[in-house]
Amino acid sequence: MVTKQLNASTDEADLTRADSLAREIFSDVANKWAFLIIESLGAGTLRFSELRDKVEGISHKMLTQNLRMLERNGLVDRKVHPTVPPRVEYTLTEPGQALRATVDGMCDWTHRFFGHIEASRHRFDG
Amino acid sequence: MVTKQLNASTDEADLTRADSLAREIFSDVANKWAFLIIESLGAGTLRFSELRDKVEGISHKMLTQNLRMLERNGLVDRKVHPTVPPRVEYTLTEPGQALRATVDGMCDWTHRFFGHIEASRHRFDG
DNA sequence: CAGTATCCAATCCGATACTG
DNA sequence: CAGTATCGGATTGGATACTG
Repeated sequence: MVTKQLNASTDEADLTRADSLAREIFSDVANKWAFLIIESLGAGTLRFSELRDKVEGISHKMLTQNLRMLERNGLVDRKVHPTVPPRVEYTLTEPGQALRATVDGMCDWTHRFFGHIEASRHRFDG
Repeated sequence: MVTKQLNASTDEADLTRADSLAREIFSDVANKWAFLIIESLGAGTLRFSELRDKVEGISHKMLTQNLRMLERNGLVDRKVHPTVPPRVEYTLTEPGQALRATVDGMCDWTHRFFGHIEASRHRFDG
């Protein structure tokens, strides 16, 4: 389980609660859109529309939905400028930046084993 | 995009193809069940039923589905022992092991920022 | 034991329309 | 511009039954 090393509490019930919460966080964040958004925000602050352009293929709806989720979990900071038309900027927080390292790692992994994976798919499919 | 550093080819069409393939791999693998399976296989080889017990909450169907996907992408090796009843063992390949480092990173991240995230959620929900 | 196939509910997600 | 709400089709995923 994700929290097997989280042993601050010795209370059984608390451990279970913490466990399910950790699992929830994990399930929230471990999805492709969240990862691609985090990757895009890595370079710095972006507006909603800039993000939509940068994360190719994402729909308006998925972008808002995932941004809310990331904001709720404290990975991105949402700053609204009270201008007209409104300007909303998204920035990675410290936890968000920390997770970016992981996401970067996965991108590197994709490049590194690209050929290997492609070959494996051919073998499997044929 | 995920493959922005993948520049072995100078051909535009190939780059596009590689890009979409990289995105496909990324989308395949960046999901919670795949991550939890990889994490579970980190300690070593496991049978199908052992995996189902270890990855709590996963259904029979999701486990087979994700194992096939991981096998296709060359992250896990599937070894069938022709006994009766059958014995099937799953092991991480080199690319699988490499990705495990990334997944481990995410687990560490969850523990490290657990309190931060919990607090952020409270702030957001209230 | 491991795996496939099927059914059906839950959810995901895109398109569209509407608001401040 | 950024966001919410809604609808309906597509996909996901669990439960169950069946096979070698």
